[in-house]
Amino acid sequence: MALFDLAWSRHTGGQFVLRIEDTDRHRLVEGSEEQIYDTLRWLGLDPEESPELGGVYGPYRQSERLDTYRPHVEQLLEDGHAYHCWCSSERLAGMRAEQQRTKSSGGYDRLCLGKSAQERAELPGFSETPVVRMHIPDDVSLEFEDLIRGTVKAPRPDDQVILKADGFPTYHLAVVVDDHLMNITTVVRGEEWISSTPKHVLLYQWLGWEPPKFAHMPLLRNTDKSKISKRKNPAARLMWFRERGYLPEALRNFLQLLAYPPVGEDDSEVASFEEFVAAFDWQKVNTTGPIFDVKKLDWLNGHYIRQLSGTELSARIINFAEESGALTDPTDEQVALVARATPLIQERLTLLSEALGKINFLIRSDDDIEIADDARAQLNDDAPQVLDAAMAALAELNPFTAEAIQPRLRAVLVEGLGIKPKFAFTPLRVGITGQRVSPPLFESMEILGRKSTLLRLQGLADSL
RNA sequence: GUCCCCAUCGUCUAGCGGCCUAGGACUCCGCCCUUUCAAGGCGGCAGCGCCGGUUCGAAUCCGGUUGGGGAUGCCA
Repeated sequence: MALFDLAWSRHTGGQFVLRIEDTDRHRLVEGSEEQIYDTLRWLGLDPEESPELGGVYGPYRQSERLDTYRPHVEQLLEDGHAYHCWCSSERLAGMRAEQQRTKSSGGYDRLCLGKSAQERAELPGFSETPVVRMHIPDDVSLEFEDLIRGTVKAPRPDDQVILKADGFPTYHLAVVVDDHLMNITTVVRGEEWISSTPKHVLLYQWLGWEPPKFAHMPLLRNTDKSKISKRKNPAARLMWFRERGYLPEALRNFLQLLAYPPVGEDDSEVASFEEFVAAFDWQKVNTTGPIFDVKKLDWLNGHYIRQLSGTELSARIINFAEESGALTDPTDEQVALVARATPLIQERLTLLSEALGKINFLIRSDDDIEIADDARAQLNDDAPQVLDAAMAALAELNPFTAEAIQPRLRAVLVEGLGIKPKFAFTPLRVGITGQRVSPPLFESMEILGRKSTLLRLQGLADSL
């Protein structure tokens, strides 16, 4: 949502405002506000105004704006557009259960409408502290214009509560008051709000304000097609992707693709945020709720990793390793090693989190190389012979570089011993890395150096 | 239940009446390249939910139906 908000505000030269809608004190979660800031910052979607940054329309936390809402509630009450309701939650629950049972259409039954506290107190299901409800007129307009969908119909609203018993406004009142006071021109929100929009339009009317434009985005869905939830899908917490080793630019591109057709060169699906902003048009936003396909994100992530410069990628690998705790306080040698090894693994990476595992054999000490079972199983009977010949050739090779190692080993093993390359190099790979698959062999040897290379080859030869 | 939204390959989509025997991307499967694995190149499998109508002509327009989603809270 924020992505499209920002794209639109950039496209039109507007401001991107972040407001925290924390009007439900029962659902307050420690740290969730921080998580929002962290996520936006990570994705590079920085707001112009927010609770952190402040701004001329502050405060930007609804819990700090209680005094702002009160006079408007008073006005609605005075104008007869709203009324007090003393119904207890027990009574309301019972009423709904009854409606459910008789399959009659829902909505508050207006028991309190037109009654004073004293009159209402005589009836059952009375609660001391009243709430304030909207008095929805019979001729309420059920249509509105949506930037994405055009003319949209919505269900007939209930007598919605706008001020709760604890003095907090509900979302419906708060969003209207704040959007007006903060000069919001465009409301971008999820499809789930379509059915509430008539209430909001009504409030604008009653308060004598010009309503903003609305854009209702499709809802992201779980693999089972239900509305995305943190319960069912860890990916609903965007920082999960950071923890998994995804690049923010890849996730941004992916998110964009979920709700918007390709905008890149030749309609490429890989497109920068700038390209997205330049092409932005509400009418092109998709109306169907997409399902997260992580496979495509993986591909995008690999693509973005390959586009990074070597130094940039190794910096990100180090950074990720530190954040994930895989590497604490890396030494200069470790950093240098990662930098040298990065080109070997760059095009083999899907996630940043895979990097250290792929070059682990370079980091470990020579006597700490364990030969994996499936790697050992690859070895042929001629492995000892191959290892001996390779060690002899490498012992006196100068310089000890990949460019020199490759032709030398080729000459000795492939041409000299007459062994096919595939089988000639396997024992070396197993000895050097302990693995069946690895980054390029000769470059690895170069990084490792002659001493370690020979030590490891000898180690494998001894174990045969 | 009621109301609202939506409907093209497994997934993300292009398509806005003839250019569509439906195009692209991801996945998957072959082949090429190759010291393994990747990356890259080439090729392949796979889709307009269904029924009516409008029209010379429908993936595209209309109606219905089915399916999915959302709302129906002193949640947002």
